[in-house]
Amino acid sequence: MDQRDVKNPTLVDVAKKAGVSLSTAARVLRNSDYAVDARLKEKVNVAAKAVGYVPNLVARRLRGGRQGVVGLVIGDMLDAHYGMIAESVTKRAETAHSTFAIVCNMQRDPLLEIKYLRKLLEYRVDGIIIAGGGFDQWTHHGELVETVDELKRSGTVVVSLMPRNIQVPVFAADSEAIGISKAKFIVENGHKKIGILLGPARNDMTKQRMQAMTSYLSGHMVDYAIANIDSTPEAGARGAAEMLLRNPDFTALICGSDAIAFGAISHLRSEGIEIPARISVMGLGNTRLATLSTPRLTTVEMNFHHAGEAALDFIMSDNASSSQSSGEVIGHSIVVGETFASL
Amino acid sequence: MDQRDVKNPTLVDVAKKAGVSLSTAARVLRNSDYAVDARLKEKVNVAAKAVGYVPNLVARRLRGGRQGVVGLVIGDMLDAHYGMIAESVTKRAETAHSTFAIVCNMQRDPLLEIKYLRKLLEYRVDGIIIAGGGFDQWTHHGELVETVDELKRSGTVVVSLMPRNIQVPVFAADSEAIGISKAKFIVENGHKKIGILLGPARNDMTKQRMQAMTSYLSGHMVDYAIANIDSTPEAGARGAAEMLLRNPDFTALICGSDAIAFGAISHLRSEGIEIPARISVMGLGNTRLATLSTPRLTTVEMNFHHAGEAALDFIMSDNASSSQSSGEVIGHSIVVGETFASL
DNA sequence: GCGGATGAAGACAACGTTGTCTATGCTATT
DNA sequence: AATAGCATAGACAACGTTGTCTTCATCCGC
Repeated sequence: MDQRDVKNPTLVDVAKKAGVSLSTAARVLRNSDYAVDARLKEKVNVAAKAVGYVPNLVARRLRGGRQGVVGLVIGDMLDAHYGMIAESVTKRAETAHSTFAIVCNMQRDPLLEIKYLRKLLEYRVDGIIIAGGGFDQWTHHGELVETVDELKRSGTVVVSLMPRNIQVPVFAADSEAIGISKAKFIVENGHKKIGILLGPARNDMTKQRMQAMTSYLSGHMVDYAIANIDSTPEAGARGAAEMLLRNPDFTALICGSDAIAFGAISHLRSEGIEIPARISVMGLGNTRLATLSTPRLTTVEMNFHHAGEAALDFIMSDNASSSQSSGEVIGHSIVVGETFASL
Repeated sequence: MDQRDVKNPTLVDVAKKAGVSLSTAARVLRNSDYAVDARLKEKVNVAAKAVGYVPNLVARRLRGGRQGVVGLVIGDMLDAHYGMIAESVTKRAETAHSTFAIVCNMQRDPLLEIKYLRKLLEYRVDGIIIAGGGFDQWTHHGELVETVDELKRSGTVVVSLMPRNIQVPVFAADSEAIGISKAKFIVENGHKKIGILLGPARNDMTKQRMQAMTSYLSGHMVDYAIANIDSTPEAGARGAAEMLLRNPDFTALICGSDAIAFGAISHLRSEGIEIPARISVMGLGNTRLATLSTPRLTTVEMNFHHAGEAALDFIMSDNASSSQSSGEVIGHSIVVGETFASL
């Protein structure tokens, strides 16, 4: 009877087939630097192929040590912003670290976020990238902090892609700096009366951007009206409509996300308003929506790809758990599209 | 000294703290239906909380049996089509099966798809949902078949969300039926001369839809011109431009995906062509792009959500590995938007 | 030719859990 | 009152791997 008949061949089966000990087979197939006689090595390799041996990562992981599984918690898989993050992290995991990323979609629900974190703890992942900011309700922030502490205590490396008032390294752009960059851009282009459509005010990043932006604008005699809305195209369209009523002669609309800007542009165009001739529009994030918009959206590149990669690289670095790193400030830059005009 | 100091407390620590045997602690914390004295139960629960016990899913998984981890291989995370699938599967995994889904992004690369499948095999996941169709190059189909066979042999339940000439249950819409539905819709609305922009011809589903559609159209005296392009908005825009040159008087543009349709609409509108007054446009998939398009796209709902859920439910069903099921044909329906007019 | 040094292969415990088997104490039955 | 029967708790092997320890043989120098 052929050994091939074994359902899920293990090292023991390989060793038996090759006529060597378990240890020897293990050493060969693990590519350990341990010295093994070339003849035996060959025999083991042949036997492994013959029985169809596939290493069991679960057993390896139980045995101990880093085994290359990280968790990624994202806010909303269908939001281009988080999609980019998920893409960059999973890609980097595969190409640079031959690692798996378990993607958890928290569906904009803070409670689900905590549930996923606990599950990832049970799963003993090597590290976790939290990219669930933007939907904080602050109703469960205490629980979140507690869960993160528990994770850190157990030796899991936790990082965040947004500043969220949790004690972990953060890989994110500087919200204040972005606020100022946008405000400067507005002033430099001569706009004096603008509308601002931001995401929910409960979000820390939004608040920081808003404060930096408005204080700069005030200092440069720019009139502005602000509305806080959901960060979706639909809300953006409604927001633009209301802004037109409330503040009819603004010349630029500054949006807190590309999604909002996209919706706003759709609405403005359907009202026959020319962009950017009559109203300039600016987004944030340089997501896929910026490219999909016609005309192409003027927006701010936030380097989500770089942030995701940097976060993963940090987790995978050998000294991550002992490191006192506070993360990295990710740079941003204005992407000039076709939706912004000088006055 | 408090037991709390233990880094990663195990059942042994809990048992020690509670003054019971390992087995008893295990039985309590696993919620086994095994009878345990209420007093001991209480003691164990208290001890578990005191030491901060968290079950180790890796050990559980090694021990054997289904443990709730499935793999999902998707074609392109940033494509709305696959995004919907990823969303529905991860959501269903969490809500209905308290399961993890490892999302693998094959980045439109057939070789990477195989690499991921092998890695999922090493990981001994309970099941795998392959949603990587659409990018088949056929250059590596043999390897794919071999890998899938290996997976099945090892006891992994494999299903596909697209028909791909691999011997696994398929949960997908009937491509021929969709082709006919679309063709019928065109005929019923009185169009006589149309343009067709489909995805890459190497794709089986595309081919089936195309054949069914064209044969129906021919049978109803409808003139058509076909182009096969990439399934992206950018390609859709270029495709529409070429179609205008090649076939200037068509009255409807039938697209093989919402992405193509979105790009086509953008281009047509920027050329000053009124939609649907001058040209009607139809997409496929009813993805987020259909909603984002202005005017709202007329398209075909393919129930990706239902397909993903059905596939996952199948994997999680107890008899999945022994079942001879061939999957499920997912229904489709035309979604009437604002981009299609009757002549 | 013998002792020590070197190199390669085998034995074995451990990772944390679970199911089975065994041991024990208790109740119920004749 | 003795034993069968039952309920409950503990002991233990197993899952597949890896690192360490041990064993064994070979080779070299004296």
